[in-house]
Amino acid sequence: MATVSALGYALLCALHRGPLTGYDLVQRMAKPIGYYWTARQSQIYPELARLSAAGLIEHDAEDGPGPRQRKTHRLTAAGRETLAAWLVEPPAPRAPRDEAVLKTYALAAADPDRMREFYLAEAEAYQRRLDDFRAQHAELRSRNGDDPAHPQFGAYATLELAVLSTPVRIQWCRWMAERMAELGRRRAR
Amino acid sequence: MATVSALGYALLCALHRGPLTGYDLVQRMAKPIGYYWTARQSQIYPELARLSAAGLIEHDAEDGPGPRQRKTHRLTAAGRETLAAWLVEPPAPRAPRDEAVLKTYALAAADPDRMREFYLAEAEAYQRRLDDFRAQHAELRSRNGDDPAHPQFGAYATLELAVLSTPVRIQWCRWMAERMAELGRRRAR
DNA sequence: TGGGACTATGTCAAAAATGACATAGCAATG
DNA sequence: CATTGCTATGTCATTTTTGACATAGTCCCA
Repeated sequence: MATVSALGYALLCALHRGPLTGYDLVQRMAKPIGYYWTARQSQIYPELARLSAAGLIEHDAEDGPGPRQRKTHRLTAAGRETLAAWLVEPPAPRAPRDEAVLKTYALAAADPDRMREFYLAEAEAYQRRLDDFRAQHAELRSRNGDDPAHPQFGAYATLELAVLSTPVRIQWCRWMAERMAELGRRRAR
Repeated sequence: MATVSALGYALLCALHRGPLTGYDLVQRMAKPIGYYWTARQSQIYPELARLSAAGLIEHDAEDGPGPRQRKTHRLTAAGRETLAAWLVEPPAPRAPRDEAVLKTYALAAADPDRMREFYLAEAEAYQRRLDDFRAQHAELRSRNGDDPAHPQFGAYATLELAVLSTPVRIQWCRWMAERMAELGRRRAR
């Protein structure tokens, strides 16, 4: 049994609803799946070759725009089984690398007024993302994506989490901005 | 100006409140800072050497337990300045790699009953982490860490976010488990 | 008709991260 | 008195990820 990397599983996940080209996968790793798992094309193409060698995906080819052939990849029966087995396994606890929180830990080393601006900018950035999430969430719901039996329910559920958790983050950023303002006023006296 | 990696800044952050040995940093990257930034010792020791070469940290040495000297690292004035300048800069948007959410995207490829167990296990794991967060949060508050002027306020603020956002995650996991149960019942009919 | 964006596939070097190995004193536990 | 765990520092090979380069057809807009 060939061992599959996390990236490999991410590609199998992306392919679970139907065939896609490498280019399609690059797009998905940027936008919908990219919210919780990303990869560059320089990772994706070699990984597709590995999955293919392991017999988990297959493709057919036709003439494409560039000098190479356009390949449409799909899961094999083995790929679908491997994916299904992995899905139900408890995830290995991963490191959540959050730069804004890291900066918060050391915030005493920076100027409170500058940090206040930092948190306000963060809040705005998350607000824009939230608007995006809400739009997609509503769009999917209008097409019955909120039905657990609907093939898009998985995508809907990831947006549900985004729509629930992003406001908490915004709230925290605003709270931080308030604390920094308070500290600035106290320092000024 | 030597460019500093994200890991380098993480170490500068960890050192902002006072000198630490490499071993101390390894511990911090596992427990308090590790909740939002992690690194293994095999990364930390070489990075300390780089920061030292760049003049951002310095150390004094005494005889230690093993065959090598024990070194206590602290920020230099240049290190403190570099850190302060970095803190107020808006973070480069990072990929949040969340395996459980990735699995959710492809959940249609798995058995609903097994997925229900998956989300219940996730909820429990997050509940345990929340208990831990709440204990540390309360502990810091009891020592005035909730005062923005207190040197520990940065650490307190990171826990504040954890205490706010983890319940949302647990709620979502339970909601997912419910959806999976519903789907299982429907499939059974 | 020229320039830019989009489709599409890949390679390469470099940097970052992981997991395992290596060394050694000191303290506690059984 | 042997084993285990903790302090403490480092190396090494391998894997993963990043960022840049390379190629080429089509479509759209000015």
